[in-house]
Amino acid sequence: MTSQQHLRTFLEPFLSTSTANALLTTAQAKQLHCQLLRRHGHLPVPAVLLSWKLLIRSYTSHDLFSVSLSCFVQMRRFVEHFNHFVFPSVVKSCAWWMDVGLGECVHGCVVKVGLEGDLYVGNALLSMYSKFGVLCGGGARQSNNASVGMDAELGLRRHVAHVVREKSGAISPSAEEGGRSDESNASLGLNSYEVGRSGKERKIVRSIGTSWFMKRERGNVVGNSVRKIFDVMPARDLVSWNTVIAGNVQSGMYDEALVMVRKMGLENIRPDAFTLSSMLPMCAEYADVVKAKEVHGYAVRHGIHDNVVIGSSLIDVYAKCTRIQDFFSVFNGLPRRDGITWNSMIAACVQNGLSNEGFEFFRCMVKDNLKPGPLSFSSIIPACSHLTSLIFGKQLHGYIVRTGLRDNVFIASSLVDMYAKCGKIEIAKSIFSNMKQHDLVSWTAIIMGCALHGQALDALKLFNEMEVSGVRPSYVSFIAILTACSHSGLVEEARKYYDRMIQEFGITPGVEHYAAMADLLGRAGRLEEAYDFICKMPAEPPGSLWSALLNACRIHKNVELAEKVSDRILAVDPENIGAYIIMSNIYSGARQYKEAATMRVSLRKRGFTKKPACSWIEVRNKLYSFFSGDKSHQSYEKISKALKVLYAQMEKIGYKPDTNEVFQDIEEEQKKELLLNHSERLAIGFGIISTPPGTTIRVIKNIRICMDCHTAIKYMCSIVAREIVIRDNSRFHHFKNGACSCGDYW
DNA sequence: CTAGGGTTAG
Repeated sequence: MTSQQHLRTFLEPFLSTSTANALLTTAQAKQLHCQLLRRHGHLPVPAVLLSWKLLIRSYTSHDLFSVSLSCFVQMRRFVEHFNHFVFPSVVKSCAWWMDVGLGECVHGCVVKVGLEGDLYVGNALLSMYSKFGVLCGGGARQSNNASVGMDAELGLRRHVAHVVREKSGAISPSAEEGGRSDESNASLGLNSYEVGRSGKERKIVRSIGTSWFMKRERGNVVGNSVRKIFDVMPARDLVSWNTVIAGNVQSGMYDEALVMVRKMGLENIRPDAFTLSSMLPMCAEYADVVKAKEVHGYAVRHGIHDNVVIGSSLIDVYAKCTRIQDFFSVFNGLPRRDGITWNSMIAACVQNGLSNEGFEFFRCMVKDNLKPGPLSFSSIIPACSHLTSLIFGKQLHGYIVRTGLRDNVFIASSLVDMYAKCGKIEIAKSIFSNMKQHDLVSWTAIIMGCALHGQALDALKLFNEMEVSGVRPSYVSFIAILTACSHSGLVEEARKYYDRMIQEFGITPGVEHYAAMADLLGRAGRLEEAYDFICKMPAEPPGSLWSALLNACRIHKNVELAEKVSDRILAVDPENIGAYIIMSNIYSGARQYKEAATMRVSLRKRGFTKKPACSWIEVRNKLYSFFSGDKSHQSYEKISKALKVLYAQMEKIGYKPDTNEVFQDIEEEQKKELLLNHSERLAIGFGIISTPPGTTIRVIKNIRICMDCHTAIKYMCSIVAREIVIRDNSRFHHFKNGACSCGDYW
């Protein structure tokens, strides 16, 4: 038999078609692997070479990177000279393990065999060192000494541990073959694994390192390696360019990436789908619509706009640029969708406030027989927070626990936020404390949760713990802690944090920080101070900032300052409806009914009408909404009757309606009537008559609850012996035993 | 041998 025939006979069972680019299934590979080891000495060299190559490539393409690597090691025990086609796969496996030491060994081997000029091998090495660059700190490019200087032996041991884990998980060759697992392990040569025999290859890399690309000072190891390999490559193709560009993007070196794209054009190499899909995330990060449109246009002109990867990236960029129309049309134009496309779409909707659409896409994804992954969950849960839909949130939480995803930091953080926003601060806290690792976002989420629930002391404690644990507070963390102080009137604490933010952390305060401070000072009655504080803002303060102060003027009945403030609001934002309404209310509160009327008239002239306040409540998984004074509600009669009985009892124990906050020039009796029909009372009334005793009643109100309602609810809950949780647009109020968690701090 | 998506924001 000739060696060609021999080769055919041996490989026949494993290959259905041509041998050139074929890949084996995992099972086939395992079989071939065992036979190869058994009959190695009896096979002709070409058959052996082809088999090893086939095995290594197949293992790699099935993500069995460790098996692929140990295969390489085994091969080197038997074969002196080998085909260069094995290297790309081997290098890819090293990259996947982020094993720098191992990668260097293999690189040394490449050099020793004299294959460093090969295009494919070179591209694979480029890609590998790019990935290591991300490991070494990306843009900062700090050296990760543990990995860079890692001993080959250490890499080896770590590797073997990985192999064992990989084997016990995804694949089980012994089970598929019905063989014994011991033998299978032995046949895979796991116990005799060694790459850099006597460290020889490593030395080669080291010695060429100084002159070639291995400058390891200042941690520039990887950036330089990639650069150098690229520069000295005898031949470069589109893949080489794409790899380097992607590497730059992933390390946050956007300018370098753009320069490369331009250079590439100068060398007459046309960007393709891979190039574009590396460029789009840059546009996304800078929310640069102009550049995104440019790339999109290029894709259309070159007929690659319906590529799934480009499609997903385009959806993402347009989402980050709040171009809702654009990302919908990209999505609708895609001929094919994969898991990532759906995730991008879910995230795109949720990030742009389209929570219901987000849910719709989530459901479509499941209907499309795609399993939602960790990214799907961390994208959709914020939609529950936004809709305050505890029921959806709980369902998702259950699913997450069942799929074993609860330890994902992204998901856990979004769950913490969701439970806090849905009024379940205790659950939020317990999820938080059960997290194995806390990062900046999860700390911030729980601090914000405490802030929303008026638990300022817990917020302060957590902020301190965060600092102790070495997490550096960010812009957002300070918004959270200032909000916490603001909701509990901790003026001095807030000032302390505000100053620390600027001096210690070098964070420039933004509108949100000013707003929190202004709100705090205003509520504490230090109106002039708040006014001065806002005036100190370097840029022209936006209307929203003044609105907080205007609201404080209303609470503290300071007409004079209110006029000053509203003038400033209308100067920057003449369309600010809220300002007219609050002003009108402030005037009527001061019995200046003429001025109040003027305000309302100018509102009407502009064609604005006041939207009635709305509250909603979830009962038995259904959402009910109530408008103030809406007598047409299906249950209005029943609710009204129940509330009347309740009010009678409340008055007996001391409730007196306080009509001060009814800002209309009408009779006292009418004022009382209006108060009694506030939307949250209707909602609570509905909650009382439609849920069993002992149930907590949760109501969301879209505007701030007034003082009289606050007082009334305290009486209510003490009579019906229920817990009542209300969220108005800034915070949660927990009513229990006739008291409120906010301590009546306004 | 090269590519895309996620959490916190009074």
